[in-house]
Amino acid sequence: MQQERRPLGRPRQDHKGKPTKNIILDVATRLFLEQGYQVVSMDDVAKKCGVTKATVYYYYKTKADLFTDAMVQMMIRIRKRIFDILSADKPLKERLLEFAKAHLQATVGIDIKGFMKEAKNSLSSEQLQQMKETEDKMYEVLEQALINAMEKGEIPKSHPQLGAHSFVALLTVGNYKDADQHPIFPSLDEMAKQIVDFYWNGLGN
Amino acid sequence: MQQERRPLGRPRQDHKGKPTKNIILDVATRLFLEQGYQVVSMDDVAKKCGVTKATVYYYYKTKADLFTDAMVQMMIRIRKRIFDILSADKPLKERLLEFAKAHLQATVGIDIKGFMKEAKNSLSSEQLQQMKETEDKMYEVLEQALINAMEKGEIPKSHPQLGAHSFVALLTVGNYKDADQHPIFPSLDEMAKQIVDFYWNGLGN
Amino acid sequence: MQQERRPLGRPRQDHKGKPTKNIILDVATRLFLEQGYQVVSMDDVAKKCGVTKATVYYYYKTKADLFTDAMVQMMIRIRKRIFDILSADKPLKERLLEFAKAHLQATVGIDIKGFMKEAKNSLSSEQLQQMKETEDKMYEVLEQALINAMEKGEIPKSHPQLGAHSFVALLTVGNYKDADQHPIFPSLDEMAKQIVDFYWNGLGN
Amino acid sequence: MQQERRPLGRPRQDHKGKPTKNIILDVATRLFLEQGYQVVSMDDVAKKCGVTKATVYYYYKTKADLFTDAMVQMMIRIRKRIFDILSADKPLKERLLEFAKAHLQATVGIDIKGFMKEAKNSLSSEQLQQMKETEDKMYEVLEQALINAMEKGEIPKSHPQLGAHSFVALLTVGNYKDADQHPIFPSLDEMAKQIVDFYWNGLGN
DNA sequence: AATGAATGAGAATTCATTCAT
DNA sequence: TATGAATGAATTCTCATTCAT
Repeated sequence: MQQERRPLGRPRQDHKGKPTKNIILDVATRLFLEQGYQVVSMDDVAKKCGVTKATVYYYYKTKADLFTDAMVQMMIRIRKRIFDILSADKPLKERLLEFAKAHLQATVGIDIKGFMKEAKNSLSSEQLQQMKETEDKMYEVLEQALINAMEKGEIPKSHPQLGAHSFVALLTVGNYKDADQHPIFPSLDEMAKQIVDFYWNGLGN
Repeated sequence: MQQERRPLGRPRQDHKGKPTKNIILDVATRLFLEQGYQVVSMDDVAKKCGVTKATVYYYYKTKADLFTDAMVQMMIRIRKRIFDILSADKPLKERLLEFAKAHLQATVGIDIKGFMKEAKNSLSSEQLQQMKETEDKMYEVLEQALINAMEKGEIPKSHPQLGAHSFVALLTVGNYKDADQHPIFPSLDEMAKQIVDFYWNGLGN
Repeated sequence: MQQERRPLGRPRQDHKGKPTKNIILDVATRLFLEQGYQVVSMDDVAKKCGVTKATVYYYYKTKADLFTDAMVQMMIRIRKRIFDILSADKPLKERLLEFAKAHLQATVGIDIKGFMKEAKNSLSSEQLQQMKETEDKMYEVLEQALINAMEKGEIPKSHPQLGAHSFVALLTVGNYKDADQHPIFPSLDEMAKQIVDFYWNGLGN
Repeated sequence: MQQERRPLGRPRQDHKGKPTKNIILDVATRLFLEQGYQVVSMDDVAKKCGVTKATVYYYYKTKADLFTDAMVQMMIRIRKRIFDILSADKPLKERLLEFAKAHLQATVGIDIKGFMKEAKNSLSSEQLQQMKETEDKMYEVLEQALINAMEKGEIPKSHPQLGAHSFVALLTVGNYKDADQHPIFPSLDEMAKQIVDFYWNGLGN
């Protein structure tokens, strides 16, 4: 009697029947974020997905396409997350604090600039444009929240775009570690609080 | 009277008799900053220097060595520049404004983080450590200026490391351009002024 | 009636439909034996196979891998050949003579020692170990034949490992050519006979 | 008052005022024997000598020249040593035993064959010829000793060239180590005795 | 939908060799 | 006598990409 063949060893991550294209995109996103555009090879992506390179190419015509899609989708997700946090019915400062905490937790900074510089020569101008636009939309969510707060008189009127970018820039400080791997503040919560306080002053409150 | 001998044809990029090693380091620094570690090949560096790859290897055993040296020397130069600006006998806010203007002009952000991530896998831990330490020393100059200002009562006492990193982080905002290539403020001076104002508030003044 | 499609131009070296991997292994074996590990480049192998370097790397991750596989497979083949010759139902001396003739004909000495020394620094210890083990197994076949002969009283009892290695060592004499390219004996058969006679005496017969 | 400048650190190996050319030859010989022709670079030689590559080239026009000279000088030295041992006024078997012991001790086998194969493509035919001739002369010393012994009736008359080469070939067995690094006989003396006994039988005694 | 095989274009690195000083 | 600087040619290895199946 024929036994069911059972594959030996640890079965490769199942990904729960997610469509292959999604698996590839997710894996690629993670790898690109962790290691950068140039360092990650299509083969790396393929292997981590348990498929072959050719399969990756079946879904994405070029590495640049895969990268662009990965970054854009990621920014869209982040934008949603920001939007949700900032939509809550709470004082702005509290919402900003939550935003800060959420982002300091994410391993990934929203350091699009860096990624763009690295990939600049490899991406088509359409792709760069597309990424830029998605990035802008991300900032717009924060800008809008600031505008609303200004209108409600919650904060003094000032340049909302500057405000949005400043906030995100300040968040990067939270990821800093010195040569001995010590961050500026020992706990994430403390870090978030300090940054938001600083920012809040900066806004002129 | 014997004229100065002048070589015929396009003079081999003269670099004014600078020693080859320096030329290589300078060219490499520029290329790495513009394009990133992975993208720049040793051949690129060599060609821009008007020498062969082998010559580059004569002076630098590996690409990682060249990169590390380039980054370290650059950070040392920046540190000197910062030090000079901050040593002037003027109110802190004015010195910060000058600092801001100087750095917004430089093509180069002090975006070491990005470079380190990209090169992480290629550099030895000693090299990473060396870069980290040089980076730290850069920030220390700014920290010290803040500490002095706090002691003189020029600004409220607060966390100087946070202050230093925040300032540099805010400067990156000045390089932002949106999808249509518009910066946040049209002129560099305006940008610098706004950032410093924001920062000054953030410090609690 | 439609003819079999026949490709135009010089047919790509056909090698009788042998799988590419085998072609590469065979060609590599020959080249390594003829010229040594260091001298043979992956490009040499590729060209002789009518494929590109990248194809060679598709099948063998490194040159050391290719070399190890080539040597191991070769030793396995030799071992089989020795085994077949020594398994015949004839007096030992006759079998040894056949063995000797067979091996003097082969361009290849079983000079693993030399190969290992040359490649020592390039191979991983696992690879060296693997080669060593395969070499040992080769000698074991000869050893076993000697042991059997001792048990049957065909030759005096003595140290079989010494006997095995001595025989192979003596065979190398057959490849010697002096400065004028003269071998020690003009004919291969004579050479084999003399070596085996010498050896036979050495065994104490 | 000006102090004598004294170099810092460990003074580079002094080589006792031996002329530079000799130092280079000695170092080169050792390196080539240990690692093979291809693997040893002119820079390796230079560094081990404490001079620059250019200095090595000052004394030896090419690597092939250096190699040839190194090998030839070495073979001449070995030949002298063999000659001395074999000239003693003792029974041949004792002299052979001494020879065997001496050569099993030397790290270096007289494995000229291997070296020649490796360097074949790099040496000029004159160089190959020169090495071949020196090698032949080495064997002639042993041959002559066998001829003398035959004439004195110490051993049966047989083919002295075969005898000479067989002896040297058998000596290589002494360097064999199996996969577990065990030699065939634990002690060098035992090994030498067994080989000479075997050989002595082989000669027909 | 997925893949195995193949490749062209580079990339980093090495090295024998030359030459002006 | 010795060297520092420079190079051309090779070498190992990588990778995005293609294509027939």
